Amino acid sequence: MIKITFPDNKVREYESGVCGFDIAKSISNGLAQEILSVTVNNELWDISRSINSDSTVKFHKWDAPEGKHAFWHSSAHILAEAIEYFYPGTKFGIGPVIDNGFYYDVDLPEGITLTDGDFQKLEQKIIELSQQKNPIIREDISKAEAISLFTKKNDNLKLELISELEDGTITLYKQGKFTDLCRGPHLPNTGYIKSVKILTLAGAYWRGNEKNKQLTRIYGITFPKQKLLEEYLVFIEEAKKRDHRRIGKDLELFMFSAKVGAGLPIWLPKGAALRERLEQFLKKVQKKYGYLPVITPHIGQKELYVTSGHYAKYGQDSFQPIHTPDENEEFLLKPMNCPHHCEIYKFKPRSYRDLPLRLAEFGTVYRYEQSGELHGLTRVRSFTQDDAHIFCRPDQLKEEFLKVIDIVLYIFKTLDFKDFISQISLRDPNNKEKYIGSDENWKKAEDAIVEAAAEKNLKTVVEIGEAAFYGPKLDFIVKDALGRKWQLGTIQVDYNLPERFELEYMGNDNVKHRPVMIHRAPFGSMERFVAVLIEHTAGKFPLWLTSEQVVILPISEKFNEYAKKVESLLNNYDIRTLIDDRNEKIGKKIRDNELKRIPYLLIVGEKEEQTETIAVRKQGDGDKGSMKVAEFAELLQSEIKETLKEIN
RNA sequence: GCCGAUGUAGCUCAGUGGUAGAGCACUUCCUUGGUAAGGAAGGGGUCAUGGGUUCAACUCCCAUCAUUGGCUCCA
Repeated sequence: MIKITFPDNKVREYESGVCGFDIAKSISNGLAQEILSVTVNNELWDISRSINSDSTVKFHKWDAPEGKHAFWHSSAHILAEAIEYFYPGTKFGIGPVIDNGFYYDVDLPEGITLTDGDFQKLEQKIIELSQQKNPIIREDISKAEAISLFTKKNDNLKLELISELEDGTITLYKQGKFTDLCRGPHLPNTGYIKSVKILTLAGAYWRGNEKNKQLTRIYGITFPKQKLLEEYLVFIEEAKKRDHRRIGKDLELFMFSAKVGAGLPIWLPKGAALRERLEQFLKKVQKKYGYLPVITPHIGQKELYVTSGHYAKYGQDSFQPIHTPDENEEFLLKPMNCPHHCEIYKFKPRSYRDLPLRLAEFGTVYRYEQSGELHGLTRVRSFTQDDAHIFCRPDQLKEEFLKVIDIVLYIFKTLDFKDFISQISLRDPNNKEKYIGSDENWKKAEDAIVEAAAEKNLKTVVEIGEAAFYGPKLDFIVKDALGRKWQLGTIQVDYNLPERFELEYMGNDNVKHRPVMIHRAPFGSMERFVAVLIEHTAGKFPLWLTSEQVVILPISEKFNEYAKKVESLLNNYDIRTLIDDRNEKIGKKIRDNELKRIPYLLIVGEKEEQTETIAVRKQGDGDKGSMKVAEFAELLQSEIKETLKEIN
C-alpha cells in the first residue's frame, strides 16, 4: 500500500500502481470523468500513469492550465495522426500547446501543400479518431531504440531532437497508428476530444531559425464540449469587432494608401484631433515633471548614426541613405531621436547643476520593417515616439526612474489601463561581452530599475538576457483584444551613447564626468498607443479625448432652431457639439449616433423647448432624464476635470 | 524577406468562362415622427494592376502591388 496526500493534506492509502484516474474515481465518478492531468510530486503526469510510491497529488480539470495542457497536447498528436493518414511520409517537428490551442510543425512530402480547403477533412478525421477512443499509451525506451525507430520512419526532425536528449530513457506516446516522441503528459484516450477547429496555416522555420528549412505550421484548437467551441468562435468574432483597424476605418481616424506606401499611416482629421489631445495631455504632464520640449529634423547625416553606432548595427537592413545631387552628402531618415538629442546636450558645456536635463520631443521616426511584418497601426514604417532623453548623474538614476514610472502609471490610470505587466530586462551575466559598459555601471543601473519597480509595487517579470546591448530596461506591456501582447511604454538606461558622443558635465569636484542617459517613451509610439487604446475601449474613448462629445438630436425639423441655441450654449462651455438635423426619425438618429460612439446624445423636442431643457442620453446607458443646459455642461466639465485632476 | 489566405460600389460582402448583384451609406421626393433602423425613386464599379491562355476572362494561368494570419527581425 502507498500513501497519497491530497492538496488539503488529507492522506489516503491505495494499492501501489494505482493511477490518478483510479484515485479520482475513489473520490467520485464525476471527478474521474473531469480530470485531465495530475500533478504527482510537483511533476505533471498522465492520469493513467501508475504511481508506485507515497506521493502528493493534485488533479487538474479543464478549468486549469495544466488540464488544458494535456488536452491540447493530445489533440496535437491526433492532428499529427490525421496528417500522417492523409500524407504518409510526413516528417513531424514539434507540436506544442499554446495559450489558445496548439500547433504542429510538419514537413510534408515533396510536392504537397496544404491550403485551408484541407481543414475540413482534417477536422473530420480528428473527430473520427477521437470517436475511436484509442488509448494513448506511454512507453519508455532507450535512446538507441528511439533512434532506430525514427530512422525507420526516416524522420530526421525527430532524430535531431533525440540526438540532443540525454542518454537514458526516452518516452514515447502511442495512439492508434501514430507514435510520437513526447514528454507528456497526455489524456488516457482520444475520446475526450469532442470538437475541433483547425484555425490557420503558417510557415515556420525549423527551430525558429530562418537558415533552416521552413515547415508548415498548422494551428488548431479543441474542446471537450461542442458548446465551448461555439463560445470560443463567438469570442473571436467579438474580438474582431474591437480590432483597431476596423474601428479606425469606421470612425474615420486613420487610413493607409498603397500609393503613399505600405506601413505609412495617414491620420484623418478625427484621428489627428484625438492624437493631438493625447499629445497635449502628455506635454502638460511632462511640463510638470521638468521636461524641456525640443524639435529636431526628420533626417540626419549618415555620420551622425555612424557615431551613434546605429548605422553599423542597422544600416544594411534600413532605409538606405538619401544622396544629395552635387555635394555627395548622405542623409538618413531618422530611425531614432536620441542622436539628435545628444547633439543638443553638446550645444554647450554642462555643469552637474544642470542635470538632470530632460529633453522631450514628439519625434517622428522611420524604420524599414519587413513587408510581412506590417500590421495596422501597431507595426509601421513611420511613427511618432513620445520620446524624451534624460541626461543625469549616475546617482540620480533611481530617482529619475521613479519619476518616469510615475508618469507611466499616471497615464495608464487616466486611460484606464488596468491589465498590464512590467518587464525588467537585465543582461545575461554569462555573456557580458555582448554588452557595453562597466560591471559597476551595469550593477548600478540594474539595481536602480529593480528597486524603483519594487518601490512602485509594479507587477513585474524579470527577463535575463533581454537587455539592450547598451543598458537594462523596463517595459510596460498590455494585451490587445485578441490577447496579443504589445509593448507600450519603455524606460531604458543607456551608457553607450554618452560614451560615443563623448558627453560630459563638470562635477562639483571640478573634474569632467560622463552623464547617463535614460530613453523613455510612456506611450511608446502614438500610432501603437492609439491602436491599443482603440481596442481597449472598443472605440468608446473617454469624454476628454473624443472628437464629438455631444450630438444634439432634434425630434423634428421644427426644433432645429432650439437645437442651435443649445449648441451655442454648450460651445460657450467648450464642449464639442454637433447637431444631427437629418430628416430622420429620432430612433434612427439615436441608433446612428450610438454606433458612432458619441458619449452624450441630447434629444430636444417640444417639451424641452418649452421648459428650456434637454433630454440626456448617455452612450450605452440609455435615457438619463431631463435637465437644464447649464447643469449638463457643468456635469460634463466636472467629469473631465475628475479624470484629469492630477495635472490641473 | 519566407509560408498560407484575400483583393468585386464609400463600407460589409454575394456571384458566374458569354461584358455584374445585395444590404448599409449617398442624392431627391414623401413623411415631421419622442429614446437603437419610416417609405419611395435614383446615382455609383476598367471586378487591385500588368501580362498570358481563349472566339470570349471579373472568372483560368503567371507576375506585380496592397491587405491579412503566422515565421524571422525589431534601435
